[in-house]
Amino acid sequence: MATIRDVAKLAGVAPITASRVINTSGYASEEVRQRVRQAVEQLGYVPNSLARSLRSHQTLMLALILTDVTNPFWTTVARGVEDAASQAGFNVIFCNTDEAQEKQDRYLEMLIQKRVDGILLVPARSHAQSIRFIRQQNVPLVLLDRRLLGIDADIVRCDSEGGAYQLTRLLLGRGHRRIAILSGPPGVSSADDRVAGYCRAILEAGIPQPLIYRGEFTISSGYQMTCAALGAAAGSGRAVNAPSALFASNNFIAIGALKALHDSGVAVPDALSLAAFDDLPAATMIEPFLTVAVQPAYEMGRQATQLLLTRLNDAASAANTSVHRSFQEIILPVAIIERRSIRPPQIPVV
Amino acid sequence: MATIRDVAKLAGVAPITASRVINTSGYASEEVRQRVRQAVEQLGYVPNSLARSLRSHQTLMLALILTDVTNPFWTTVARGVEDAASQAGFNVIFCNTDEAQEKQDRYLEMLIQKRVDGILLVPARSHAQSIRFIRQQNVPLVLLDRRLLGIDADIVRCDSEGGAYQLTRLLLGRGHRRIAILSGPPGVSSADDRVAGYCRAILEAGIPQPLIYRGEFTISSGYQMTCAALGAAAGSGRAVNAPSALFASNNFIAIGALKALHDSGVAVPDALSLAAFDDLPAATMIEPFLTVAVQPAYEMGRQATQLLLTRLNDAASAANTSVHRSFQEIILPVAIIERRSIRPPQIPVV
DNA sequence: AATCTACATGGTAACGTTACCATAATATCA
DNA sequence: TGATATTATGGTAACGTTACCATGTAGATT
Repeated sequence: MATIRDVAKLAGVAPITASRVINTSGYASEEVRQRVRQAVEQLGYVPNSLARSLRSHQTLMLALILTDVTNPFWTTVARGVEDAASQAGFNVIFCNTDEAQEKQDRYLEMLIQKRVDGILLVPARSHAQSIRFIRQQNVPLVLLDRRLLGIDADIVRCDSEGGAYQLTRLLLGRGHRRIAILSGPPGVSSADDRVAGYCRAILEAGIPQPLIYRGEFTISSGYQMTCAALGAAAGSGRAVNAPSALFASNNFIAIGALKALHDSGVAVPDALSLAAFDDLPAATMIEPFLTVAVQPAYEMGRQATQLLLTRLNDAASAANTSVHRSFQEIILPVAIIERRSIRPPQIPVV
Repeated sequence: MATIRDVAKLAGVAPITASRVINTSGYASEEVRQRVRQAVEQLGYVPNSLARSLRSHQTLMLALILTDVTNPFWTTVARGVEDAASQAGFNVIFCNTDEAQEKQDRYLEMLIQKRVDGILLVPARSHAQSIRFIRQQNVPLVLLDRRLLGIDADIVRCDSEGGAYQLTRLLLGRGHRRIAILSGPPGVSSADDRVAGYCRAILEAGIPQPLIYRGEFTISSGYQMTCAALGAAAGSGRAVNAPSALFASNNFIAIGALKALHDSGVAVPDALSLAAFDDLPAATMIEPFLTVAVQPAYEMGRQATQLLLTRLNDAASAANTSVHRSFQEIILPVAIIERRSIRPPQIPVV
């Protein structure tokens, strides 16, 4: 494989001059430019970014660590990240943790070995250790979607609490009193915030007993929680105890809920209302009908990346001065899209 | 950031000795081992893989270039790749071309700059230039899913022709005579092969006129082709010309077809039968009912990776001898899963 | 005529690691 | 007892690039 030395020799210049032409940095006469370019062409020279990065102390690579690439919400976030990054000349490495702490830590180790310039992290669990590791290695970090208890850091997230509050209010407004929330894992701030928003609305409405189910942000968990919600009522022997509305706290949980309701012969929205956080994948629904709270996923990715990039610049310019800058928290609004999955509750048939 | 020199100094050994401990290569006394490990711990040392790779001429990185990460078929392939790779100590970089030649070439350039050890490529179009580029750079390559005209290369793919033949036979066996295939882009071998298999079955059955629609492997294209197939019949003014069955040649086309049929009020399978290549994402269907030809996606990814890894070994061991090894073509079988989307055709109401 | 600036090119060293070779002590063997 | 492995450690150079500094020319400015 040809090196820049070969190129330089063939063009009859010094390596550093070839470098200047290739990177369009510094001066070079038009004549030299052409000779170098021709040599590059002729030898099929491709710069070695390992050597480049080793010398220049930057890799032009960012990492996005998220929990589930399968989920279109994250796919959209990723697109926002990629667009913003590539616009600034950065590449992005995507890593998938499946919500597993251990996978996350393996990836972090790998990424730091590769000396990525910055990390965007959707933390798998509230495990502060990983963040300390990144801090220790002096790699700029921006959190996405989830706060971490006791950790101050730059973060871009959505107003989960507010969105959940609004969505619950919507259900309450249609007359529902027995609303069950099917939520994500405790300790994940976005899950906790949605439960909090739900509870606020429920308590404000003077309903004494919230109905909270906690599981994972997955289809199967959504299925199980729905069965549990339906079954709890059956167990008590009185259908009047069944929730008249479900609040799925993410899109996958909503899909699981739909499956469970279908399997149980419960029609939406005729027999039961359903609302969800996050829109469903276009592929999922033959026809969208679910009333949802939508997060600006693309924008989340974009803004997080921009924040990270400014941090990189900060770090580069103020390499000597170790002024402790305050962290930034960007909270994006959530929009409610009303469709046709909510109706006033049926008068229960006892 | 600490270097191996710092570690060595703190442990009171030479850098090379520290290196040996860290990589568990070569000899080192237990006592030295401990001292080095402690120094690593104390300094928070993380090896610099840029320097490592620059020196050792291997990055332990593979690249998987595919056309649509959004499609669960490819997600599954990717998982197969990742599992096989990580088992051998390799990392995988995933790149998404969206079927765009230009994006593919940009990624290839980037990957070769990063000196990935090998490339798994789902070629976006039959553009031989890209492959020549990779060859010229001496990077081992395995194609996935799609042959390229006039290019000899290692490849792992499925028996698209045979699978399409079987699926078409299945439709024929139920009495269908007017079967339309909704296919992918011409020039993409898997698309062409499926059309070929379909044609073979159609012609064998003595049907003079195949009904072929060609588009993209996307939901919207599936939607459009379905409208065209239904509309062609409408245009001719005779419903008897409408196909009684559709053959969607991948999962996304099938989803588009389902949407279009739903929007047109055509019930599946009561009014029209539908069969598809690739299973639909679990998320898509509340309840799976589509009869499909399933490719062993995970296995494809796994085997392609293993083939690539053996090529790496070959290249490493026979660095001097330039014996031209013959290329390998691995063709995996396709399985038919019968569900409930096919019925004998209705007697057409004229 | 002296000074300055923009342009053009090159030399040397360094980034952090490991390949390769060398040395030496101890253990094993015939 | 000498020869041969095995174990343990280190020195030097090189991987391919660019940062940093130096040099020189030509034209512009005083």
